[in-house]
Amino acid sequence: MTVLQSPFARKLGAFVALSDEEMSALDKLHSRRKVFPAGRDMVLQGQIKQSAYILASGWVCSYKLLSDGSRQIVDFQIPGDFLGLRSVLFRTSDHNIEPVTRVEASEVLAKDLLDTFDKTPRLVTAVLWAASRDEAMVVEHLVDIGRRDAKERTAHFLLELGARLKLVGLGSTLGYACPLSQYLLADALGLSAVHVNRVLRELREAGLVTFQHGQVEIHDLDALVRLADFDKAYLDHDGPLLT
Amino acid sequence: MTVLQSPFARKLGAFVALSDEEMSALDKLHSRRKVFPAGRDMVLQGQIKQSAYILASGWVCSYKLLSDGSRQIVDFQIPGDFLGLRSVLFRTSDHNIEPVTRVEASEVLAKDLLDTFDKTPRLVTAVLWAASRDEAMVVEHLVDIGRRDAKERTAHFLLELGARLKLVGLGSTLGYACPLSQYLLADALGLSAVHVNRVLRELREAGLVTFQHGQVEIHDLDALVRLADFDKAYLDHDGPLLT
DNA sequence: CAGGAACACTGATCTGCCTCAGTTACCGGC
DNA sequence: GCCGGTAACTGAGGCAGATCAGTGTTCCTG
Repeated sequence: MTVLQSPFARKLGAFVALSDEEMSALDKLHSRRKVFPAGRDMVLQGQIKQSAYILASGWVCSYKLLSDGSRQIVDFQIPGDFLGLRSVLFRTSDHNIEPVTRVEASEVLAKDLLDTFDKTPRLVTAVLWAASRDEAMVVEHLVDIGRRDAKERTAHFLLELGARLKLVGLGSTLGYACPLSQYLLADALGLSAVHVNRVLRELREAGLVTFQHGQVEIHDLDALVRLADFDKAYLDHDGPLLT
Repeated sequence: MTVLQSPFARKLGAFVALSDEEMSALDKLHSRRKVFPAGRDMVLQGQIKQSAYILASGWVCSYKLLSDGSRQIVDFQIPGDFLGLRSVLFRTSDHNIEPVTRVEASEVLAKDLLDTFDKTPRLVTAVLWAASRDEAMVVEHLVDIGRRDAKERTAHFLLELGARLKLVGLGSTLGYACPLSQYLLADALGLSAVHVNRVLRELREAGLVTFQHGQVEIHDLDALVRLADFDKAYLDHDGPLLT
């Protein structure tokens, strides 16, 4: 019997060659399909007993709120991404999750996840790999914010998003649809919305990228990669490590 | 037979209750003890077929180098920490690892690690948990650099280090030994060394912390926690999740 | 014991980005 | 067809933190 693979299963399968049994265990996690409207948080910082989710469609962002009211967006998740793993592993969530658009996602109860880990241990290794890839992205954002100026940072961010979307078939080297406002971009890049606006204008006037009307168009990929010092190695890999 | 637990085993055991068998599998990973002098990198960005290491004594830092020569330190590792997991999982390392002091560590070959994962699958869950905790720290650094000013950021950093060291018995709420130079601090905090110096002076003059002669002394913990908006929840947890 | 390498520390100047305070454009609702 | 909300966009002014160019101290080494 051939199973129609979810994007999530495809992603994990790229790292750990999965048996039919493991595949179907993965599919069972998809039984609780839910829909979330844009804007209303799915998970809140400090909440306990949270579920995890596998994103089927739409975009979400995970962010942290500071006591002074400002927020830092840690990352955006796109279809095929797993979110809220830490909320389950630590029993309480250390971040908020907000849908950027309308979102369809499969809820994965903590118990179901841990049971699945127990019964199909190779899946844990696969999830460990996925989590490490996520960590690599967070590290790259850290470098962005710590050592790249606003222009490089923005360029790097747009390139990373493009590369990720391309991997799940939602974009090409020419561009992609992007539902993020300049405010969201600002919160992710550690900049003010005003400055994001100016930087986007500069990038546009330099003929590198345009980001208008929910569409990112890459006009000079090479120059952009050079500006951002972008190396997509951390998103890719060379086929299954575990066979 | 009672096994003398390594700090690493103790850390994992706090999350997943480990059997004797799992414990001894963990101990086997400690067979290749190595010593590294301060300053010479243990792992280089882009290197393939790297080993992982379990830190027994000394401090190391993991950092990324940019093409313009500047660097961003992602995190420091202290005794009991596992390092280089991503280098193994992705076959090639995306960061450098430099010993800050003389370091004793157990080398864990990629093959041995994956074999151990295969034979004692519950250890994978434990490692997944440890990796998630590391990710939570990186996320906190991201927030530091993105949304906290230099003073808050420095305070937060010193508090986090203190909390981590306390967990492995290397410090108290009063202070701890810290072998980091102001240059290293600067590279970690996304600041210039000059500014780190000024910030440390301000914190000292405000009677909050002193960091002199390799010693951090916390004089007003409450005020420091308030300044930094520090919440140690992401470092802690409430006992084994898996029994 | 001179010479050099680290590291801590300082003052002066410059700048990237923030904040404030707007204007303009678009879209959906009544 | 106006009104309120949301997002893009702009100019002026201010400041946190960078950069530059040092000084002083300790410690190591030849």
